[in-house]
Amino acid sequence: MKPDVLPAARRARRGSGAVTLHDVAKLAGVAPITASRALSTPSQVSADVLQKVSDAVRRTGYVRNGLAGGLASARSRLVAAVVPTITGPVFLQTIQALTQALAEHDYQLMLGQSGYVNSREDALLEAIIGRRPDGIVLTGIMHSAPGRKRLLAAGIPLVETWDLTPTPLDMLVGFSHVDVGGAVVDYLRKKDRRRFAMVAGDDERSVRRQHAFEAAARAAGLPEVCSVTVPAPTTLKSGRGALAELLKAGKKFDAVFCSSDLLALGVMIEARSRNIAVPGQLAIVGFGDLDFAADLEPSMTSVRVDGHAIGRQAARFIIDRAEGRPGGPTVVDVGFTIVERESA
Amino acid sequence: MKPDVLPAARRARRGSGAVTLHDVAKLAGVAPITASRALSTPSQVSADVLQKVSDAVRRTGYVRNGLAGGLASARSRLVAAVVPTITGPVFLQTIQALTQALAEHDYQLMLGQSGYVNSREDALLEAIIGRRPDGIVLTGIMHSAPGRKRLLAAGIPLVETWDLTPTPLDMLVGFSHVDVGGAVVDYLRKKDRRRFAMVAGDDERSVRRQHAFEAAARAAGLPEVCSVTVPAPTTLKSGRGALAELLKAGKKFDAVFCSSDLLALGVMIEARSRNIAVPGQLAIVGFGDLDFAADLEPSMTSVRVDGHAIGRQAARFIIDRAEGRPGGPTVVDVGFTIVERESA
DNA sequence: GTGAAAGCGCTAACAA
DNA sequence: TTGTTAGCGCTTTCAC
Repeated sequence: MKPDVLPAARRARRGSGAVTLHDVAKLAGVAPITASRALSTPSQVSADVLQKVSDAVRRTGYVRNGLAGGLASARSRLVAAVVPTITGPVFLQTIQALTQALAEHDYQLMLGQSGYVNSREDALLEAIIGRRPDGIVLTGIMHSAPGRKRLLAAGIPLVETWDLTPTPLDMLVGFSHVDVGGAVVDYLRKKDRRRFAMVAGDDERSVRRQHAFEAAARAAGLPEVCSVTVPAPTTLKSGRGALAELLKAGKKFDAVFCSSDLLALGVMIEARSRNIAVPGQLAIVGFGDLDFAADLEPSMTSVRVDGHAIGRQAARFIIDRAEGRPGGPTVVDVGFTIVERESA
Repeated sequence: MKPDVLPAARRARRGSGAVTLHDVAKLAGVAPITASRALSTPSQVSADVLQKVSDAVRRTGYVRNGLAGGLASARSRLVAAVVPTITGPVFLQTIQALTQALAEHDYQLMLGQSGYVNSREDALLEAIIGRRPDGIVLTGIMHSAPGRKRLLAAGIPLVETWDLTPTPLDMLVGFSHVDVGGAVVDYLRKKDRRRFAMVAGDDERSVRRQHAFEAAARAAGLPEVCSVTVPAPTTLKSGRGALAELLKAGKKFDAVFCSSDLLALGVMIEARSRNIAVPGQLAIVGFGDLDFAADLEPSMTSVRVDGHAIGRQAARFIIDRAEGRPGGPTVVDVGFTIVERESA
């Protein structure tokens, strides 16, 4: 009469105590895999089984463990998004559209902040890759060689956004910042402006717009653009400061292109406080077309980029890839438009 | 001479093909569990082993699979945050501080958008709970009975934020919107204003501030507050519209309290376009103290809430709980301050 | 300090 | 349509 000590009984239970699919299956009187199918591919299961499993789920309050499911299927249904910082209105629409589009397909978003400096980039990438997301969305382009290598090695579908490059790592949805610079020059020339200034944040894409703007002005035979660079993220305050600085330096100009609407608003306010008429003496063009731009006085001319469209397209790219749908194009240029209003 | 078909060879490999901890361990010449310890609790391992494992990691480019780790340890190192929508500047600082504070402790943030209507709430909660996060941060209070029940049942550490309630589900970090209403009334009275208007978004917390503002004015024996409600999320445009509406209705008032800085800016702009002097004829108080408030002309008086502090405290709450640290207080009131500027 | 064994909760693969 | 089996890659428990 030996004590009946089974291995299973000797060992403390490790589990979280939560209801598992096994519990549901047992209650429904089916095999676990059948319960699994009832939940994830109901079409593969008889109406009877579906009913029993649904009941069991309801009665137990079962919620599927996504970690376990992701591990078993090698599909986490997680998508990572990397932004420089979530504060700063530029990428918000993209994040919001992305989150929403993903949620509609039962994917969730993980948020990572890289900061405008690239110090923590490596740690961030490691953290992200470690989650085995089904896709990564970068706001911007991955430039650093180690970063590129790491992402490539991970083999995770990747979407770079808000920019174009001839050498995308994988998928790409954005627009040309160089074209923006050129288009704004054209626009201002049509408005009979000739002496340009630019106030730009020091982040990469702003700088690119700035250089393109300067180059296009030069190419058009206009006077050299007076530029002021301010630190990213840009603020209304730095816009005010930038205009003050330009004026103090004795620069002459009849139009300013700002790398963000916040900067442009700052310039506008500073101009008013100095009794510089907008657009009479000074035309102002912003970038981003934040929703306040239309309702300022004067209303603000701005470059509009459809951030929602970028987010939706990025989601589509990743979901298509994850669902194994054959790839159409992997680069989308969403373009931009200059929204003409009173300020220019 | 039977063909040497081992079970392992009969079956296609399921794995992702990525380097696993087993590969690292083999290369380092130790058992998998030892490699695991070298990575997660290096202090429990000899210097020699540590070295060998580190080398192996470097050579293979190994990245730990967080899904597997989370499943085995029942700790996902994921934290979910729920916001009504990420567009809308109010919660950004909180999200940003939260993300950052979590990242410093090797936790990642999952973002969920509930929308300002509560329709998808249940689906969202299910999706979140399914990830088995180590904590959930709600911007706002969970009111719906099914939601409360579900969260409670999940047993996941929960932080409600940006509000106070006598009946928190778990932890709480916020401030009193009722007190805000009262404080603004006091402030305006000290500025010798007597006839108040309010422009408020129709989200719950704004409404609460509004009612408190109205009640405090009444309690002080002042004339009835004229209120306009606008749909959330609030915009500059609806601020302009609200002032126009108040004036059109022939209301008389010498001060407006707005439930967001964007609304307040709209009111300010509309006032200027009608040649109403601010603060001369009309004092304006905003809410949120967004970073543009200080640099407007006139600069804007606003109620400041330390969104970063809320995010940091929420992170601390959750990490402490996850690391099993004994609980200090579970409710923190971060308060608010009225930042006096020119507009009031 | 190190290791063997046994799962965590789920789903892919195969078989019926 | 349903079930059996064998993992996914890691960490827990227990033993040395």
